[in-house]
Amino acid sequence: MPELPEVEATRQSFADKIAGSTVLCVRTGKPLRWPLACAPARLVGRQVLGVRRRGKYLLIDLDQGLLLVHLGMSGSLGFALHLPEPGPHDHFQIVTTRGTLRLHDPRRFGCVVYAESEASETVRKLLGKLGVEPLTDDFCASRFHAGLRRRQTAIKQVLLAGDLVVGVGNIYASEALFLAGIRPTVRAAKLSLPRATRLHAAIRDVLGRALAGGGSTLRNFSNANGESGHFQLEAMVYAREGQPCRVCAAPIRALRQGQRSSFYCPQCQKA
DNA sequence: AAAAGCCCCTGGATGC
DNA sequence: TGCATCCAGGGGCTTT
Repeated sequence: MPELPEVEATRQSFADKIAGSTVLCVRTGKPLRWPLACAPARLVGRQVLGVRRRGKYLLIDLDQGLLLVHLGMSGSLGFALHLPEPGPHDHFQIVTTRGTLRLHDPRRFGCVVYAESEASETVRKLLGKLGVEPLTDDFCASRFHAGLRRRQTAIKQVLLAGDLVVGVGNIYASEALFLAGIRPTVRAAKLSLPRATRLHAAIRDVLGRALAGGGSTLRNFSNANGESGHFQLEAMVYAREGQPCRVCAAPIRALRQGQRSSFYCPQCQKA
């Protein structure tokens, strides 16, 4: 599940396999976060050109239109030549000439939305305010710092908001802030250029390593082939309240920010 | 424009 | 064992 590394690992696990296929039939389950926005039958016969990612959205390009897929909190995709009978939490699937793609999402915070084109209102609404991709060269430290200086709220919240930089979810936000030695409550605007630069590097480091590990999250995750990440990335602070810091042994602390939990080491992240 | 809250939904863990 | 409560990796929308 889904921060950027998991979404990207999911994309990589089925993009090449589904590309070039033709949609044979579509099945929908319970309603997801947003309606599909077209009659499922209209997708039949369309060709799948490829799969891209923007932030935590997957974009499945069709020869006419595209599907925006978001995994929400509990979603995962499966892709195989044959999948077992759909279960009660399988809420969308397309059978193609190369295999079946299925969204499994118990909490149904995820979505599959059809858009006529990338210029459509739907795409603009969902992707229009997304920030820069952290693993590309567009993510540069000085521009990151400049963006932070305009924000008066806590740095952790700015990372999660996704309008400055995308893909950093609740786990990796805490982890990146730890690596950078920055307390999650610090006002974004107060970060110096050197500290913002450290954070910039920490974000790339933690996301990059997680992706290299196959979307190794700290909990359960499996890509569209049902393979789990390597779990090579162990959390330094996330969900470790009261446990000793792996660097200095001070007890890790937890707090709530914007209805989400944050974790930090009071010793390694003094400010 | 930016920030803060609210809410969507189900399942698993915990506590009584 | 049964039931209530709390918590969960996201993010769009509304209100301030």
